[in-house]
Amino acid sequence: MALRLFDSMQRELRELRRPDSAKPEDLFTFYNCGPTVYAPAHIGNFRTFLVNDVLRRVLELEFGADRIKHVRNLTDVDDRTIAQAQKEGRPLAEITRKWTEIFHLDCASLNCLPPHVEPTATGHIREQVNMIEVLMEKGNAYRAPDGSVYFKVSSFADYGRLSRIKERELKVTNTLADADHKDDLSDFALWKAYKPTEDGDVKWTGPCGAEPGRPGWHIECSAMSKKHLGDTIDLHTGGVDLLFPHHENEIAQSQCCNGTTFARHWYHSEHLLVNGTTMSKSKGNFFTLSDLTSKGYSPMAIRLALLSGHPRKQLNFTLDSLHAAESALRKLQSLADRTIAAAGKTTADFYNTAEILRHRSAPELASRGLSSLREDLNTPGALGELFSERATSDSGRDDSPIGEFRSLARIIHALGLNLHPATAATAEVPASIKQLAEQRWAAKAARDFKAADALRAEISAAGWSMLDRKDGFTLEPKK
RNA sequence: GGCGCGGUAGCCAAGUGGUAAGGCCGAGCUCUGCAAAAGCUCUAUGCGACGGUUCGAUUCCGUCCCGCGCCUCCA
Repeated sequence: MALRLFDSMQRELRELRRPDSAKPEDLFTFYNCGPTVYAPAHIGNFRTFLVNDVLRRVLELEFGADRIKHVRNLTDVDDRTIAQAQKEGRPLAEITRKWTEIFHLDCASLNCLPPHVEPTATGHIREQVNMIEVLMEKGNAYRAPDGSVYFKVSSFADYGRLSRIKERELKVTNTLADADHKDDLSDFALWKAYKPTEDGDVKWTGPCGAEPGRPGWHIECSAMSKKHLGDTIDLHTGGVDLLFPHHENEIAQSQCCNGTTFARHWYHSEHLLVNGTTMSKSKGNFFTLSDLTSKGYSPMAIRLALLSGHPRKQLNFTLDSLHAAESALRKLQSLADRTIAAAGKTTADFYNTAEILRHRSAPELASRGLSSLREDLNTPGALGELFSERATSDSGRDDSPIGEFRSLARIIHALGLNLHPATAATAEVPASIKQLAEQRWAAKAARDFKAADALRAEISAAGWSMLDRKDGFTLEPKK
């Protein structure tokens, strides 16, 4: 069965290109627009990164981990990063480094695989300048009076094909744009000339014939994908908001510069809403990961909640959905524990990625929701099949304990759920509570239930829950 | 105004031209001194409204109502 994904350009499900198995150097190239590092990413941003993480995992299962090259950039110079640095009175690099580190920590706690390459805009100034120079030479770009460089939209006949926006519509609606230096309202900046009052000390030598300054936002992705993945990439992804203008502009720049198709396949994931409206920094209606973890929600529940809607449909985020995810997660963990025990395996075996990938085409694995993932990344469909333990139409499924084990390990891996997070972070049980618990356990063993209940009430009053098992007890901070 | 997406049980959410997956919540049961946890079972004659096509429509077509997104800050 093929791996199909909706293509925003052609507006239909299309099979993803399979690398040529005869040529080990032939890789599936995948570029995902990353975050702008000037503030914490919110969980709406993470929805997109999570969807891309599942996509990456499914691609690895489909084509082999060594056949994928995944690039996700960091935008570390643009209006917002510069504005933040100016506001704090600190160097740009200091601001972007700080938020990059936090982004990485958030990604790790959400169990996202790091991309193979994570290029930065400031690390690729030369490449961007080179592209701009080529575009100027070819007549697709021009120097404005202030020394900035703009892309001439009218020079690219295909402009607007991805977003279905026609040039004349742009001109009608775009009345607020800074037309001061442009030849045409729909033209966009490739290079922005330095402005001492706004830009602090952020400037680089510009393209030949332009003033010093900094690259525009769109050219960075064109330059970085060209450098790390070549002139034509297999798949380019991002949030729907990037369709226009960002991706439209990338296409214009790259195709005019390189003379070839920029991306074979475009994929856009939908927005996360909160209270029925888009979560965004400008609206101030967003949750960050730490907003939620500080309320006691686990990163895995957040991951599950964000994957519980179809990636190409808007998803309304609520705290209720996190409660539901926490409960569902416990159910999955219990299912995993039973499956692991039945197969005589360990949790380490369950998360053994090398082993999972080694068995990636084994027949018993062609079930349990993976087929939903293969069909346009239907994460809620996959979750449904996973819970119902219902084999899909694939025949030859192996229902033995070991087959079940591999099947479950594989879909859990594809969804990137870690059902057994390290417990090192759990709170230490105070000695006094421990002592009360021991006393209660002894009272219970002596069948003095009155004393046992009194002791549990005491433990409870101190903020702890005592849960009995056959062979002992567990103490947990009360929720 | 232009372009696009969606409306499925109390909440969330898949899916299909042939009679509604799953999760949460709730209820019952099993287990347990009692709890908790866990397991099992139950929970939409119904898929925004009205028309049309069809043997048959939640699924296709049309009209309408409601919600959301994009149209140079945005994942």
